[in-house]
Amino acid sequence: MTKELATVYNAREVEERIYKFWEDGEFFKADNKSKKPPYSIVIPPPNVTGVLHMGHALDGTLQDILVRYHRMAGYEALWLPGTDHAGLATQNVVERELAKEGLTRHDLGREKFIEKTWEWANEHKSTILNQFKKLGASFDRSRERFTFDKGCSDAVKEVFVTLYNKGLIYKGAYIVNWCPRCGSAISDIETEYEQEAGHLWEISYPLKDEAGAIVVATTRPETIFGDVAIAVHPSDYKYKDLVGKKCVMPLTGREIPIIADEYVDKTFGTGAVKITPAHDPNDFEVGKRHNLKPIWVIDDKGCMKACSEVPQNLHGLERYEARKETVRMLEKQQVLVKISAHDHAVGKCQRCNTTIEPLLSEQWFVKMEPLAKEAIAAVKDGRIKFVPKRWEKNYLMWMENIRDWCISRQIWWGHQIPAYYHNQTGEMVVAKENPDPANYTQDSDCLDTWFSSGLWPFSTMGFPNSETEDFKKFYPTTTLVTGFDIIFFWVARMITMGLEFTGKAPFSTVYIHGLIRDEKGQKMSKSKGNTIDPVEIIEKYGTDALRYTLTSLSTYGGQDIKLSDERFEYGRNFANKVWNASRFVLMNIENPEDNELKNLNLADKWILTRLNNVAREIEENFKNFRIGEVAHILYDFFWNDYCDWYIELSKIQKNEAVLTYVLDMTLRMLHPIMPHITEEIWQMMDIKKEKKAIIISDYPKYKKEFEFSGEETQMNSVIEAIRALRNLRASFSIPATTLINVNIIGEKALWEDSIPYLKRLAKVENIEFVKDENLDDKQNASVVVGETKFIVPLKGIINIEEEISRQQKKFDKLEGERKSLAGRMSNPRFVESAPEALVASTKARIEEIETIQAGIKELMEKLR
RNA sequence: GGGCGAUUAGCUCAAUUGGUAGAGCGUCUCCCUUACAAGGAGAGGGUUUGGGGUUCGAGUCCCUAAUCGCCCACCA
Repeated sequence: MTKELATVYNAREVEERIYKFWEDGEFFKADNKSKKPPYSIVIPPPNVTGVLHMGHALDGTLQDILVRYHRMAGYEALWLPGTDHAGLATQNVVERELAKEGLTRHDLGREKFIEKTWEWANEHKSTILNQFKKLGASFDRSRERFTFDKGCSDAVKEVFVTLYNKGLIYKGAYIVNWCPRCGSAISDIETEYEQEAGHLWEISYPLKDEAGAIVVATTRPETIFGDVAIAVHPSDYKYKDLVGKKCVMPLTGREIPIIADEYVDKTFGTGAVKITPAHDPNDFEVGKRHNLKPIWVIDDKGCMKACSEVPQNLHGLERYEARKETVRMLEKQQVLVKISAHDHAVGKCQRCNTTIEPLLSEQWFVKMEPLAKEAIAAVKDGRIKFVPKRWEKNYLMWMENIRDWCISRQIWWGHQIPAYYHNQTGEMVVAKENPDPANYTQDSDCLDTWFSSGLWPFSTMGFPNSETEDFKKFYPTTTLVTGFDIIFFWVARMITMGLEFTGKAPFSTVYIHGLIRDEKGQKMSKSKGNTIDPVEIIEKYGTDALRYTLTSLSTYGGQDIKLSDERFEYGRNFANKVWNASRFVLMNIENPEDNELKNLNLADKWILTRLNNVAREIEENFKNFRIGEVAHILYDFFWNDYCDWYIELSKIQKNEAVLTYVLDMTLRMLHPIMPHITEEIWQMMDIKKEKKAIIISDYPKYKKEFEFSGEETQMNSVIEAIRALRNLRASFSIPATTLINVNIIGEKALWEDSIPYLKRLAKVENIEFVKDENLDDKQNASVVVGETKFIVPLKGIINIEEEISRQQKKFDKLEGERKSLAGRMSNPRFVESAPEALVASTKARIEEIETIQAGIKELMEKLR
């Protein structure tokens, strides 16, 4: 009945086979007709542009742990997988591919381009989800979804039309963040600001019909041609008399008014600012307040427009070139008063890092404020809670200052906006389908990709049909697991949309984890070349090692995780330990079927009590999302209690049933974190099983009958005694081959049963219980454990003279160091001029040496 | 300008409501004792960033200073 296993755990061989075993057994499939309570998670759909990275590995591992734990703990667990079409991001990637052939999407035309992008997407969809399989993801592939599939697209249309009809989606001309490279508007949160060194140019505008001029400061002189006014602060005495007058623009000679507006900061620059409503969000507001008509001077490619306001020589010129040229022209006209260096934040496109051009254009928006109300309430009243809680504040602050969401993108890959225009009259109809394809043309814009992601928890469950079995069973979902970087992009929108369209919060807990960073704490990115590829780690260390390491590193506070390749040795070593301990058990069990826990001795009761405590602690920690703590508890228990002590004790006295039972239970508890190795071992155990796989076995629970607190205490004392005796051996340099004798002064009944343990583990030949007065030999060392004293006669065991001279040598060597250091310290020049830290450390070292020397002296005293 | 986080052993990080500061790696000593050298038995290493305060008791709570990082807003 005994089994032989390889001495080193072969992760690669085992993991692939075990994953297939689960797939074949359909253990990941959730049953929407089950009577069990539901537990559901929808995956944050990875973009079809990418491959698996460490962030996914962490995110996926944590989700899988939660799903596996709940599956074992009696829930009907669903982890729904899928991918995101990632509109702009994917379009950019495919365009880059085309560029290699010297083509643009316009060369292909819209239809062909979308076709090609579909090909790309289909290919990458399975790539990334197959990589998740390598992680051991127990998601239900039969429910796999894609944000651009029919169901999700229907949901998008339904939501768009409904919001439009409620007046919560509108179309209008506003300043948006325009990416000239992508050729599309992007939303505020897709714009990332970077501090850049720039200049502040001060330009003089002569007054009309009188002497004098007004000087304005600008960082963007090329926008001068779009000026429609000069603004000053109404209470600025410097300019009091100029308000209402006109000035003449340099270069073009156009006349513009000088106006007063609260927006102007009197203390910045010259206190006068040029107003360019078509190319600056603040100026746009000012323009609206003063009824000034915007003038477009930069086009959607970031080039100067060929219009009458722009001098001919600048027509079509790229904006930075135009800036240089404009400055030259201003210099020539001698209206450039001053140039100073000026750092300012410049908006960049999140997708391609191109500098954003604020541009007045016609776009679609979602009116967020009315929708945000309920989304704020849901978090405030606890329908949704964030773990850790501090992210709630972050979320609420953003929601309470929410701005309208620009949802239209001038791209081809995405959900085309369901608005149709009459070919002759231009009349607009917003509807799920084209009312009359012969006479109506659909809006050419697509939706922001996050619009469809925002519907993910319910678009995947059958919405708009809320009567599907999945929707009824698994919506709302239970937990959402994600990084803090997409709280605004995604979490906030799901909450908003979920509440609006289903009346329910789409999940009750948002579990936020940290981000993965490199050794130096920097964000991992391909361009920096500092990425660690999870697939490579899996091949080198194994999936369970990767999972264990990441889990143990994830803390309750959701701190970012700094990684290096070597850190995964931690998990690999633990996996190997699990493997080898199991190997020992399997090799030493003769009657695996006999699982009756009887004839329990001290050690048995101790390990069962420990196991029991662990089960309780784990349940508690799972409840609080302290998953890293679960990992640590299991590591400690398995390694320090089960392996270091219980297995060693079992070599002296064995209770097969307990040995197997504890292994069985520990494997189950460990399974969510290290699924493959635990399943593999469990399958090899010939014990009685209530289920055919550990993945669907019952998760261990606290059991009152396994609480043996008296025995636990006593066993801890035995352990303490063994440790103390080992310690004593080490300090007297007693070789392992030399057995010692021990005299015990204490209660015999308390220790009698443990004598075999003491003998074997502390390498003791003879143990005797004695009375105090029997001891008069000075060459004894003693250790005290509670009320009991363990006396070890050293005479004859160690060569006292040899030991004394060994100690003396140690002492002398330290004395040499001490004298040299003390000499340095007694030199006043050293103390004065040496670095403070060096003086301090020198002093500390002297004290340290003195302490050690005192200890040696005491020891030698005793030996004499 | 507003907010948040971090500062603990040489390194990377833990430490549930305030209750003896821990782990992994690294270092030092000994050991291939037939589950495991990816291992075993020991050791050393900390005024928890500085300064105040509350408390019987503070890494933990309050105030304050410094350094690093992140988010938001503004930036003509």
